[in-house]
Amino acid sequence: MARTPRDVTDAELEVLRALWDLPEATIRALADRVYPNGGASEYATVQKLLERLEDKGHVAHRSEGRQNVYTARLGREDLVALRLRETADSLCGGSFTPLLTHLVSGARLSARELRDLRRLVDSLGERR
Amino acid sequence: MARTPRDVTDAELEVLRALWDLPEATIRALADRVYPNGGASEYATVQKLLERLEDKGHVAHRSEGRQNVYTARLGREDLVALRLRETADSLCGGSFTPLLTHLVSGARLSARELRDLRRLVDSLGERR
DNA sequence: CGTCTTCTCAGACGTTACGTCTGAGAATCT
DNA sequence: AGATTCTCAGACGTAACGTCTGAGAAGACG
Repeated sequence: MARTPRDVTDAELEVLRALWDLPEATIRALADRVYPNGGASEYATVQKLLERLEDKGHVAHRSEGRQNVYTARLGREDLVALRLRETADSLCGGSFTPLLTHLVSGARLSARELRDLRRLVDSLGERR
Repeated sequence: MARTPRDVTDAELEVLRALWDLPEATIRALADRVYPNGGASEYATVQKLLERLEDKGHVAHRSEGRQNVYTARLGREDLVALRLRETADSLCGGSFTPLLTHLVSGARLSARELRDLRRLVDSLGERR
């Protein structure tokens, strides 16, 4: 059994979150946000996490003047999609329907959520 | 950042899968299924994986005669639910709706799946 | 100019998870 | 009795992960 590394780890997610709030951010800005009043080592930690995120293709950077500006290539929705596909693949033979039926029947949706959902389904049905 | 162990790891899932197919199984039966023609060490591996799964509360065993019979306490659907909740919590502030809208709009559902889904939603709506 | 700060880049370190395996002892079979 | 098969407890190596250190380049500013 080979061990599969996680798509995004806990600490990496923290940085990603910061990047989602600050769409164009320097390492310092992210470090300040993730580790308020953190020192040089925390800065370096964020730096390393960004490097690993970049290796995975989840963030990109361009160098602007002297410093690097990072942007997220992986949005929150993308990560949601990724996670959903992972569970569908590993647990439902790749099909999304089990997830759907679980969510619809199991999760207790508010009346509002239910109405929105119905509207969404209806709009989808009509479109073809 | 504390590192959170995975709910079910890759190798553990393999054993769980076997347990889902063989609802009451001895270690040997599981080992034979997970590692066809595996020897003593593979047997011990399955044993250890079961032990860890039991620590997490995902399987239980009773001793039947000389040997232990294992059963899954965590079903496939439970694990699906767990995974869904995890992603909802870590990415959607605990709400399921983003998952739903993503699945409904993003995943390309077949006409049949769509019809089933609509029926499901409708039945839910009428019930209150 | 020289020093001080702030950045980047490269790599190391310690802990834990995870998959695997070994060994000892008890029970059962033949 | 001896071989087999089980259980239980623990060890081992590798990789992941979070963190940190050090060296060097580039501005800032007296």
